[in-house]
Amino acid sequence: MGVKERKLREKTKLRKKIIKSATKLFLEQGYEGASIRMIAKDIEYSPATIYLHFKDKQALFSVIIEEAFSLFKQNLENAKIIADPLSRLQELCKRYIRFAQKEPLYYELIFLERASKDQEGSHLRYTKLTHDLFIQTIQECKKSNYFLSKHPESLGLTIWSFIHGLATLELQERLDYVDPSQRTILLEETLKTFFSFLRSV
Amino acid sequence: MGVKERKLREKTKLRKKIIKSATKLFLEQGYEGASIRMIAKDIEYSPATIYLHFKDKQALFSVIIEEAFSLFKQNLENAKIIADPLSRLQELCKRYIRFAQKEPLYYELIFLERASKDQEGSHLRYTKLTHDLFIQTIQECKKSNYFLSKHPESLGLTIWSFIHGLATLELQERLDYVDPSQRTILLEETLKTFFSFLRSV
DNA sequence: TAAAACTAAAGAACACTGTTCATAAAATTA
DNA sequence: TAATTTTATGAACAGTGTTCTTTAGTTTTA
Repeated sequence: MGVKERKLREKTKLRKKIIKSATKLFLEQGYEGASIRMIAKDIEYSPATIYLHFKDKQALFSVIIEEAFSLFKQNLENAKIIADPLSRLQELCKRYIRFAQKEPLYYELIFLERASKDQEGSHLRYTKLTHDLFIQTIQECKKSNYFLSKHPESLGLTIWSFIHGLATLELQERLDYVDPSQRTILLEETLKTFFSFLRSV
Repeated sequence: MGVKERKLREKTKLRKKIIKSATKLFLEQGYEGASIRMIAKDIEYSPATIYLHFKDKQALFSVIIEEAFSLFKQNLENAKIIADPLSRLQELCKRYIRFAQKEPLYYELIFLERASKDQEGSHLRYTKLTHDLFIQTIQECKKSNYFLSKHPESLGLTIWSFIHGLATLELQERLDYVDPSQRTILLEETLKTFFSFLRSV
C-alpha cells in the first residue's frame, strides 16, 4: 500500500520544484517582477497547476520568506559561541550586516517588502524575534556589568535601528555616490564609530 | 498674439491636474497599486493623453517624488534657527522622524522605493543631500568642540543610519508587536538613548 | 474666406499580469 | 473492465503599461 506514500512524494517533489524555481525568480526579479506564468514556464507546467499547491502568489512567497528568515536567524545565533557578551553583541551586528550584504534580496524580502494583509503575522514574528535576540544579548551584557544605566528595550531598538538602517541604505544602493573602495572603508568606520558609543557606557 | 500663451497655460493646467490626481493615488495605493488608467479615469481623460505629458509612469512618479523631497528638505533646514550645533543636530533627528511619521508614504517613496534605471540619479541626489546635511551640522559641532575624536563622514552615516532605520521600522509597521501607547514611549526612550551616546563624546 | 498645417485627444490593439473554472486526461480503486 | 478520484490544463476574465493610428478641432498660411 505504498501508493499514497508515492503520491505524496510526487506531490512534495513538484511543490519543491515550484519553490526552487520561484525562489530563483523572486531573487532575480523581485516580488512584482516575477510572475506565476514565468515560474510555470520554468518548471514546464501550466500556471493553473501552481494554484493546486499554493493558494495564491502571496502564499508561495510567504513560504520562501519563511526559509530565508530561518537562514538569517541561524546565521545570527551562531554568534553564541563567543563568551564575552559585549563582543557577542558586536559579532551579532557584524553578522547581521554581512548577511544583508551577501543576501541583499533575502534581506529585502524579509525586512523591506511591504506587508500584505494575510502575511502581516509572519512579518511581526520576524521583527520580534530579531529584536528579542538583541535584547537578550543586552541583558547578558548587563549581568556582566555593561550598560547598567540603559533599558534593554530602548537600547535594543537603538542598536537594531542603526544596523537595519545601515544595511538598508547600502543594499538599496543609497550610498552609491561614494565610490566602492571608499564605501567599504566608510562602512567599517561607521561600525567602529557605533561600537565606540557602545563601549562608552 | 496671446494664443501660444493660452495654449501653454492650458497645457500646464492639465499637467498639474495629472500630477494632483497621481499624487493622491500614489499616496493612497503606492506605486504599483496606482494605475495610469485609474489616474485617467479620475481626471476624465483617456490613458493615452497622460503619455502626451509624461514619458511613462516612472517619469510621472519622479516628478512627484521631486516635490516630496523638497518638502522634506525644507522641513529639515528649518532647524537652522537653533544656535547650538549639538541641539541643532538633535532637532534635525527629531524633525526627520516626525516627517517620516506624518508623511510615511512620502518618506517611503523617497527613501525606500526601489530605484529604477532612469531615476537612479535622483535617488542618489536625495541621499547625498541628506547625508551632507548631517555631515555639515557635525562639522559645526566640531567647531564648538564636540565630537573631536570622530570623523564627520562616519559619524554622519552612524546618525543617519540610526534615524533612517528607526523611521523605516516604524513606518513599515515592523514595531506593531508593541502596543501603540507603549510604542510611543519606546520610540522616545530610544531617541534619548541615542542622544545620550552623542553627548558622551 | 478657403485650404493647409498642426496639434491635442482618443480608440483600439499588443503583450503582459493574477486568478478561476469547466473540461479533459490519467491513475487508482472496486 | 468500469467507476471514481486525482491531477493537470486551456480558455477566459478583468486588469496592467504602453504604442500607434485615426479623428476632431484649432491655428496659420495663401
